[in-house]
Amino acid sequence: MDNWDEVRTAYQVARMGTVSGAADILGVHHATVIRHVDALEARLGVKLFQRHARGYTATEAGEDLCRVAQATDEQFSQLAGRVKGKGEEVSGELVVTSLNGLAPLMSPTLSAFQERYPDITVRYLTGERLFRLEYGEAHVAIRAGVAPDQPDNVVQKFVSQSVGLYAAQSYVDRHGTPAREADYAQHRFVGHDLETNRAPFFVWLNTNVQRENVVFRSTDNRAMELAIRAGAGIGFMTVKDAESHPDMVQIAPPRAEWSAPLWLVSHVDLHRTAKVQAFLKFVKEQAKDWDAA
Amino acid sequence: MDNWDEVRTAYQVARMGTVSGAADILGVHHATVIRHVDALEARLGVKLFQRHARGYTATEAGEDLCRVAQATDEQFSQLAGRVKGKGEEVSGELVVTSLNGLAPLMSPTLSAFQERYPDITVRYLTGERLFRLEYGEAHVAIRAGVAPDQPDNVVQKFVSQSVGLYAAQSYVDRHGTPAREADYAQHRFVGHDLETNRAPFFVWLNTNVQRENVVFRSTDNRAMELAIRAGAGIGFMTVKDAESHPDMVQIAPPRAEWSAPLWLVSHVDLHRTAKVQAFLKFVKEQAKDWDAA
DNA sequence: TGTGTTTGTTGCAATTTCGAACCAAACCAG
DNA sequence: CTGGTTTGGTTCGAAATTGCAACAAACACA
Repeated sequence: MDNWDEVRTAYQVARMGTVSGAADILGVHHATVIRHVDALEARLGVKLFQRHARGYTATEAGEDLCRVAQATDEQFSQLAGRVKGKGEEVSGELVVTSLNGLAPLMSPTLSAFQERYPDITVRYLTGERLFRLEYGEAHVAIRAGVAPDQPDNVVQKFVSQSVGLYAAQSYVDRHGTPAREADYAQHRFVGHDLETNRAPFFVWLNTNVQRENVVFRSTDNRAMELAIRAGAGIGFMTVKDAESHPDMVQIAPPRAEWSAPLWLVSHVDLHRTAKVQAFLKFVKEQAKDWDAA
Repeated sequence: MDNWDEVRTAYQVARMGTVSGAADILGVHHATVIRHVDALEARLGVKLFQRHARGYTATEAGEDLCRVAQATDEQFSQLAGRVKGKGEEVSGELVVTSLNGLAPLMSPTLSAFQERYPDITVRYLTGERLFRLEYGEAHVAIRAGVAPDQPDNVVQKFVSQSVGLYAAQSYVDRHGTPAREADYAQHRFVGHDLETNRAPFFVWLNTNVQRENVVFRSTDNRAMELAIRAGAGIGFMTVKDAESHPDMVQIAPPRAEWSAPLWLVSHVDLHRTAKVQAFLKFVKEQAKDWDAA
């Protein structure tokens, strides 16, 4: 059963009883209607209509088709209503992705967003691997570091978190605090395991601190944060994070060169939808009282 | 929601995940698939697919459409199966129409036909008004009299019932039997109320018997038969009818000029269908042991 | 009985749609 | 990292569909 349009045409003919009436509703010419019906009958090998001078009367087969097509028409109408609305209303799933490290930042925001739009189901996907917007894996991504420049992505500057050097009180008690940068050679640091990591503060660490002084290395931000708090060494934390732990001692105040800019990224196809727009607006509102650099 | 074909195209894209795959199944060029999807999205105002280098991924709206379209596809497939079969198998309704007078002849035949093809529902429409084949009111008509010559109708000679002049025993007891045609002037007759009736035996009656001798007139064949049997006068009956009533006395043997030829008429569109063919064959078989002239 | 309207049908021209070829990007395998 | 494969995207000429107009038949109404 190819060519669903011919079914639709035949349905209107059955409903109206005349070719002309069907043509009016369908917005096509009479001749087109006749040709559709003829083609459909030829393909099915069955007469669908009894032709007479006052119009077309459906045969049994035609009435059968009419019933099925009517159900289809209703289904499609409902579908159109649902789908059109879906573009305007803020409902369904909102899939947000980011790297692990941003979870403490995003979780409260996502929670508040869900509360603001109860019809939304929030899915927050995190992981070391980047969930890809271009495959439809997520609606919005929060990316850190250099400004992403993928063709189909809409990138907006979000916030730059102020990052400083901190150590736990227990570390300071044992090793003291470096007064100058030159003293860093006598201290222990917590850093990323991979030297290739391009986070600005890690780049700085690689160039300004001997690799052998980085005694605790991990690929996991959470593990690094816990290591710093446990006194394993001096490491980078956001000001906000550090302030929430009174045990932390600031070794060096935040610098612009350390700050990790965050980017809001959405796929161009979804960026204009009400759902994504609502989220972007909401999250930027929320971020106003976050650290800015 | 115009253009159901675009829905069908989008459905296959959602199912396959790629434009190329959908194009293969649909048997069209992949450019066509892209155009259909673009047009559908434009009309709905919603992105149905996330485009990326490895194919198309359905959005929420796209998945919704996919579900509806799948149901439609299944419905249409079933419909095609039903409708194609309907041309071959003998089932559904068989609508037969004739004038009132033929009811005693047809009823047993129709009953036997229904028994032979249990899937058939027989509808036997009788009445003074002619149910019209060209409007699809009936599949087969049994017509009497002159050979119908309508353009879209297939007409076959059926049987010619032998018609004779009969009277009830009670009438003969009181009035005797006319020896010659000249004696008809002294007898009472049963005939049709309308002189314009074109049945051959009534035409003969009008020319050969004085109108005032036709003392019982009716427009209903059944009423006339009952009148003859009640002794109201001499009248025409089929040989078969008369023989089934031992009370009847034959006044004149059947003549060719009295015989009422019957015609089997079917609409050209339905004549080739298995159902109509089965009925025509069956009814002609049954008629072999009827009166023939 | 005749005229006007409604209906379907057919031939021809215009528009739309479709398809082949080509391009670009991304993935995969060696 | 380089060539081959698969994917979507675009363009232009060709084919199919469509619309138009004229025609024919039948009905309705006067």
